[in-house]
Amino acid sequence: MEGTSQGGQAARAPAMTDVARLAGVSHQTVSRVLNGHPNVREQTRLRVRAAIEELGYRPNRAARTLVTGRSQLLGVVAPNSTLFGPASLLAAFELAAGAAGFSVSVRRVRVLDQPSIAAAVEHHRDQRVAGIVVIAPTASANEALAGVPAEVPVVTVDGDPERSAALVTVDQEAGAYAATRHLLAAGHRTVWHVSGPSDWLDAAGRVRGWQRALEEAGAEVPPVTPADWSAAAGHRAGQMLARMPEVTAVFAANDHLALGVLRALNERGRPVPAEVSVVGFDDVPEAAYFTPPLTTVRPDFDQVATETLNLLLKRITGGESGPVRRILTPVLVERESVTAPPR
Amino acid sequence: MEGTSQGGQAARAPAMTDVARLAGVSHQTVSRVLNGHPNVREQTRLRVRAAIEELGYRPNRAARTLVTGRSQLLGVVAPNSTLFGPASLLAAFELAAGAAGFSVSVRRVRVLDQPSIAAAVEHHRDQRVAGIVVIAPTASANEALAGVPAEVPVVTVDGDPERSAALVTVDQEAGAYAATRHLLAAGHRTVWHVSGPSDWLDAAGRVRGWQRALEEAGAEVPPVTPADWSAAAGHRAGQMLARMPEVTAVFAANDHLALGVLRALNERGRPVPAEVSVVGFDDVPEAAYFTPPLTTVRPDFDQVATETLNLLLKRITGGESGPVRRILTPVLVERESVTAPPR
DNA sequence: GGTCCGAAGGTGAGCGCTAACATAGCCCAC
DNA sequence: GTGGGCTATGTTAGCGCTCACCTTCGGACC
Repeated sequence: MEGTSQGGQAARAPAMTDVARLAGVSHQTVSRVLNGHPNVREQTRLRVRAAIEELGYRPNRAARTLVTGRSQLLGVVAPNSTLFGPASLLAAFELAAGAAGFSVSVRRVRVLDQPSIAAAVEHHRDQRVAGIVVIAPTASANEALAGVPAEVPVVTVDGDPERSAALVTVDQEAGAYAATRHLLAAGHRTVWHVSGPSDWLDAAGRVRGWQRALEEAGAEVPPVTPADWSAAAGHRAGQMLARMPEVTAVFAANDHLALGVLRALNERGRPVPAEVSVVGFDDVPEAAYFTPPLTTVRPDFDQVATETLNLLLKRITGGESGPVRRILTPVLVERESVTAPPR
Repeated sequence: MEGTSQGGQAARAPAMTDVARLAGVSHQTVSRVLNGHPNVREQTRLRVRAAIEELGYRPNRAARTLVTGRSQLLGVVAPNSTLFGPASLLAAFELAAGAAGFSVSVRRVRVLDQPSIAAAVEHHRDQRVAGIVVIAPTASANEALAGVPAEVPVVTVDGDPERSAALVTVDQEAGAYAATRHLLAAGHRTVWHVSGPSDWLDAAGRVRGWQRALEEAGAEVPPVTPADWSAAAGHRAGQMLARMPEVTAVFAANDHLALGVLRALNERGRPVPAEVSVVGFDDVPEAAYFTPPLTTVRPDFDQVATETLNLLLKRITGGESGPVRRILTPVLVERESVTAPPR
């Protein structure tokens, strides 16, 4: 055992110069190979690749970020919830971004108010993220976006079409309209609505669609039953509605609310759909196994995620910056919770 | 308008030297203030702070990462699912990490096999993350962890207690044991089990707990009904069980399976709990509104998240590296889906 | 009054990479 | 055969920070 240098050192990870030395080229050529530049001879490229392999070299992203001012990181600002919509959206986005070679840094905000969102966005900017996605389902969250400099690529999901420069969202109004029409078409004179939290844009859109459908049909517009997104709130709302004999059709702003409504109706001996028809929104995977299986409205969250990523990448690279919006229409999924009203 | 320098430039973001110049100190002193070093006069500190404020200076994390070799980023490897457990865990972890001043980079893996997990871990290492959390609910996912060098702080969640160096998990076996005991205590002669996917450690643990409870009670151990985690699979399993008159008690490996079972029993005219009692696992927020409200087992995902963060931070800073494990015991939540068997 | 010490702050190098420019070699046209 | 324009590669200068080391200065102590 000779006392060579390989002994005690903490074996610093190999850097570009190490690869260069082994391959007998300059570090710049290594950089060119790594970044797929043209003007590198095939033979050289192979030599560099081999050296990279041999040393187990991995480029240091921090160094690259420092010099370019841009990281391969995408920032996401998301509400601290496990609601099905945001959760599936996030998972799909993370998967798609990963496939596109980006990492996703998620910042959760406890409340969706202006300062919290702004702070989360600033945090991402500190990290030199390449772009930011803001899941901004409330009006106040959208206000926070006004303060972001235009050179930062931002895409809003579930945001305010009136405000955001780039936006991907589900057409809540169309979904609610379809749900309400469906109930009306089954013969109900009107449809009651259990809504989501009033400061959520999604909830507001669903109220609008419901109301428009009723008005167009010349049906009475009953008062909205306010709730949050939980089954518990749906249950409370359902207990009210179950007491009123004239209620024969309910459109709940999401499936969990609908579940609570279903439960309350069941408890009060009002069978669904025989006496009361119910429609939800979201099509959570369990909706088909509710009692009865729930007719609901399905947004395509995967598509929202991929559209969001595409839009963001376009802004990052192309610098396209017009007020683009992608609004995806959800589809009605018919199951067994809707039928004609009792005669 | 004098032709001064403030005109056309793209206004490079202020760096440490800019702050230093304005405050009349060296860049090093600015660094000391930023990092809370001692040996800075209060007056100087204030001057620097003011300069930072005035310029709107924000430190460049990439530069810091480059020189220190460590970022303020935590990497998470998570399965591509919207299952309630992982989703709540992730949300809680992101929130807690954010509060501790860390960003969280999430890498989703489509399948939980060895190469996928290994690739995701490597990806995080490329980013020089300070630590990594691996949500590794399958045996093969755990194998991938063997290849990770010991100097990288890694904490496993839902991993294999036999393998992982640092681990936080829920005591699946204890939860399943409690659920099964509860059914037995209600008077059932035995309990049938609808299990999760067999390669999931969680599922295996629940099978063990169920089996142990039966064996200890001297009850017959019926064959496991295999399923995945979905309500659809629960429904299929339930259709089998509903046909067998001797089935009076079912323990489902999670609440969504239980929902499917409930639905199947209902369809076959076997009322729950009058004829068949059912217990779930997870306590999803909707479980209280199933028909009937579901008795289930509740793990504390928030606590799993905070324990995971604490453990990870301890490894990052302290370098503590023994095979620490935190195993949290879930609690049984009694509702209305369990009663004595029909006589 | 000299010595030592610690507090407060400065200086210079370098982390690993990319961008911009410089250079060498080659082929082709005239 | 010489200039021009390629292509392939090297050289140099930072990006914005932290680390290791150095300097200065004001006392405490004998």
